[in-house]
Amino acid sequence: MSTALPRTKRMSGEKRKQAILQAAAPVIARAGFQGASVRDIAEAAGVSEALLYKHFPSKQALYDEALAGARESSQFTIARFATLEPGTESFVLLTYATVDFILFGFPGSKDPEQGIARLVFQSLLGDGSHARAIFADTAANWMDYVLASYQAAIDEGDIVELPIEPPHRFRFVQQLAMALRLSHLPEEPAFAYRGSKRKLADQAVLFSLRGVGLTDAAIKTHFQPRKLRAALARLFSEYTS
Amino acid sequence: MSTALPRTKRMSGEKRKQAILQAAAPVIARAGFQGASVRDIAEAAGVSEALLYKHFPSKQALYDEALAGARESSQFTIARFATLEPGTESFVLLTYATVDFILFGFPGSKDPEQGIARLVFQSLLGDGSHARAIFADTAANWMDYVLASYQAAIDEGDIVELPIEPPHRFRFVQQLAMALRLSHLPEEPAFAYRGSKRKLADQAVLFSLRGVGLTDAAIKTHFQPRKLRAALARLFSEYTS
DNA sequence: CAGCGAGGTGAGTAAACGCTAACTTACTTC
DNA sequence: GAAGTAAGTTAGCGTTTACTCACCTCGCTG
Repeated sequence: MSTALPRTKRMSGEKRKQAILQAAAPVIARAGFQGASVRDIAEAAGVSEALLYKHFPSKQALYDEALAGARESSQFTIARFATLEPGTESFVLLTYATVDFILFGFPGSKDPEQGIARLVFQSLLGDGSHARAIFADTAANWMDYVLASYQAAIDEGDIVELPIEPPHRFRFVQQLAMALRLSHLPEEPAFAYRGSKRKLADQAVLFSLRGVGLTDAAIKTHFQPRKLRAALARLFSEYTS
Repeated sequence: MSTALPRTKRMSGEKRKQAILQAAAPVIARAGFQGASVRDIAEAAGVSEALLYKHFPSKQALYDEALAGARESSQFTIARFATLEPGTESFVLLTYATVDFILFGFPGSKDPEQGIARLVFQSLLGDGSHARAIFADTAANWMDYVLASYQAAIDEGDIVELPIEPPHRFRFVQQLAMALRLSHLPEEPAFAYRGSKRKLADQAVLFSLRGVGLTDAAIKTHFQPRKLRAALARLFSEYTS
């Protein structure tokens, strides 16, 4: 079940703090802030409750730091896309990656059971501050690449004119993927459907590409799931070991 | 803030039970199962904890019943659409209504602060059983109408061929709307954007219509938000008093 | 009008909660 | 090797939690 760490030897302050945070995140992700007791977290981290309070003034502070830490873990991924030259092809790939990463996890993420997603949704049921921060982060990181390749796709004549603000287009893609992720959080998905989750994701990408304004001709040429997956695998080959 | 009912006079068993359930729902919706204490719920219902336990064997049972009750509240709405004759026009209206109702609440729903949405999302962070039940309910109610009008739209030549299973198409619309709703649960939305929420919803409908496969010509003819809102208002005029 | 059952409550229970004081242990420093 | 300190624990604080029990109070009906 949960990784209840055995009591380990002495550790320097900062190292211990990080170890606690890393152990706390999945516990909180699973049970929520209210559901995860300090005892649970301490046990998962393999330390006493008292030590935990040496590092964090309160449970709330621990929670905040754990979420802030989780936030940083999906930042570096996007840099990989900088190597692509903007165009319809890269735009489709970016769209595919958006859905893929949200639904199946970011490449190289050591997030064991994709607790970050749970934390985001829990935040949205609360004051939403952490979710807002994460959204802002990813927007800041992705938007440049996406808008660039989107503009390139327009220049190639592959985008239909629609009265949708460009940023909204990609937000809708992201939001759809998030909802699908949320619907798959329980062991049994929230809605029953035929076929694999992979196939569902592919169809969601297709839905998104058309929703975003791609012409049917461009979709026909560029939307080839197998090739797109291969391209992604190539881009992130170092993580797939 | 919360409606803390005053202790009322004697009441018959079943009536009291319903009153408790009705008072419990928003409290649980706001704070979650773990966050809402039995004391809180009892106070909100204007009764003692002991009486509460006369009606429900445990907190969990109360929770389950409260959610099961909330489930029934959005059933009748759809019957209104039976009066429309299938076609591209009614298909667009149904799509618009899906997004509108999820984002702004069902017409005639007395759900004060749209607690049902919160309950659904909370369920998804748990075992998802309640969310699954609600999804199954709405699917059973809506799918017939939607598929009928969708087929009519195909017959009118307004739908582009896409390798997306028809049920998925409408699920994606629903899922997108749900994600937007979730992102708007906190006071401040999870992502910042220009313009009103209404405008965002309209653009989401447009995105959805294209994603679902509607031809650009059909979109141009049928997607007129003002007219669609008027049509909805007409259909549900009895609730808008 | 006695009695009785259903509606309703105050005062608890044991366990779990967040948190802390007081202590021990291990490592560094000169 | 004594002193100093950071790392770590034990035991328990006061409170809240879900839940229970003994009791009260009506409105009814034989």
